[in-house]
Amino acid sequence: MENSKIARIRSFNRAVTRRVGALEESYLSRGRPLGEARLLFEIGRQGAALGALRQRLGLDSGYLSRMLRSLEAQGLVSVGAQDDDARARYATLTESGLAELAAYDALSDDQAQSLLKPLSPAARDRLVAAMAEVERLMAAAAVAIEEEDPDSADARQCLGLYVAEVASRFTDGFDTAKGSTASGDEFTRPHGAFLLARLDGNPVGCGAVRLLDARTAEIKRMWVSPQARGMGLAMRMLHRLEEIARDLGARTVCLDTNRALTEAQSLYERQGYEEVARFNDNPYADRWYSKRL
Amino acid sequence: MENSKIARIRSFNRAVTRRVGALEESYLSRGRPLGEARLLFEIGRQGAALGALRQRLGLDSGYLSRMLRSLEAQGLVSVGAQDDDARARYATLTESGLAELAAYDALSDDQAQSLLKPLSPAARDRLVAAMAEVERLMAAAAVAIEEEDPDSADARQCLGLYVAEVASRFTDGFDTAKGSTASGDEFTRPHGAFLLARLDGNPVGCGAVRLLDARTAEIKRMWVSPQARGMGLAMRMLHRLEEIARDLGARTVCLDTNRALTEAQSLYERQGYEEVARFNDNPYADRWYSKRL
DNA sequence: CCAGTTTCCTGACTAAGGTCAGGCAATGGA
DNA sequence: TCCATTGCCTGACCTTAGTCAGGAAACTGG
Repeated sequence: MENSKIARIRSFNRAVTRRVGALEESYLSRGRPLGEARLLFEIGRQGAALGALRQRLGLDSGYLSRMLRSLEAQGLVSVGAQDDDARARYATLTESGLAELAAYDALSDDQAQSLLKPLSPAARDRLVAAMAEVERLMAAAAVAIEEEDPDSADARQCLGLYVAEVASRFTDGFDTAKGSTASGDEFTRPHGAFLLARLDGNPVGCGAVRLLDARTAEIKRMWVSPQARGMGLAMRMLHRLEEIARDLGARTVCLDTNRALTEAQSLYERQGYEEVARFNDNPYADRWYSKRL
Repeated sequence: MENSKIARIRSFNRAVTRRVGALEESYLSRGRPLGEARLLFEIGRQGAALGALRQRLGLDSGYLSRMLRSLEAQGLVSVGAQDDDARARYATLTESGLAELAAYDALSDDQAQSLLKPLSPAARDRLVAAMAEVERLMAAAAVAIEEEDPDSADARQCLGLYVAEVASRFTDGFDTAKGSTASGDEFTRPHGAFLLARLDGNPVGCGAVRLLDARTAEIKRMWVSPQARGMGLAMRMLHRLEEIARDLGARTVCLDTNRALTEAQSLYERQGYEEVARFNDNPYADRWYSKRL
């Protein structure tokens, strides 16, 4: 990790912090504390439950309550009961609250415009592209991969998306019964493990490994959500799974894949996997790979 | 200005704001309010005059004074009189202040490291490159070009740097006497104008225009500081000078240049200038350009 | 229907950030 | 020499942000 890179990042942070400071000033230029402005923003056009607001903004319940009273007094939001639970409450913007939100939106747009205006068209394109790249890579760095119970709600959600995608991409379709999705405890220690990747708490990918015998592990269920692709996440996942395989005592990892999943194949080949003969009877597999650890 | 670009910028701002929030938390993890930490940082290893601190951090004089007292009480800074003006005071870090600053530095480094660590080497390079691009282009957008008295201190500074650079690049050297640096009021209205480009208050470039006759203007003294090159600043400057020339009544602008200044020539040609015959006796010029407005 | 939990509200309190007016000492120009 | 200005300090005051404890109402499982 060269020092020049770290210096670059710190310099970027400083430069951007100053800009962000300007952005916060623009929020304050409407004469409302930042906290209230953020709350208004978070309630949004469709409203929000107080519990959700508390969680998203990380607010104390008392503090949130008081800010909502203040916004109510200004006539910007109205807080009513929720249908399903009379304890829970739901905040929505009033007519003037929506107008205020629109005003904040316009301010943000102006700010963005003023950043583009002095630049030449070519420079504008470059700025926007570089911002997209920074955002994307910072998101990639923020993805956390952790072991997880394969029966947890998030794990099931990921596996469901995985199956749906596989089904849509296989030319012959995909039948969950045949595709051996039954799990039991094969993907939990000591037989195997299940990894879940999260970005800001939301699952964005998964992968599993299990022992076929004491010295051989099999990698399965590798999936990355479409929004998180192109960030090198699959590679990180693969490395973590190999690490676990080694930890479980395996000397060799193997896996199967389908010719429709081209990115997967090129990943495996880049990571040193070599094609081998069929080693299982998975009806949906048509390529088999193996790698010594 | 497409909406997609504005949306991109706003999304970038949001994403980065969250990161910056994390950064501020790391500042607070040393149990000192953010304001004091920033002040410590701004005083830096070489110390700083209180007036400069007030300006850089945008602080009220009373507030700054109190924070300095607090840092003094913690034994981190010492504030002494300045040599040249006994009213003004100068803050420096004590031994333990320097240690504290080093601790903050280490924290920032760790933060930057943790951003790079999850990424592949290729992704790290891309992130750092994209950050540099964003920083550079945001700086370019923050450059303000304004008309200025060519005798002001900042203008003189820029002209001095311009002359120094020209002298170092011309194969035969450059003699200010022969190079017609005498100005009088030729670069002030209504005979002409002088533009100064500033980035965060610091001059980073200049350019001048004057009328040769009622219908012809000449552009002179175009210079961009080396740190601000490659941002399209010269082009903006040129456009502004042409605008002023039009405003002064000119139908044609002309200029001379030296073959050593290759970037300048390609800029002029890109902007529609055509090479013409020698129209003055500037001993340092060997190319002459002209453009109809 | 009762006990325990959840959801929100209220009051009391604290720290941090920030502003304003006045004052003192040093400075500099008339 | 005098007076306006500059640079800093101090006291008084205010808002914003945030925490904590307790309480009322609604809900849930037994």
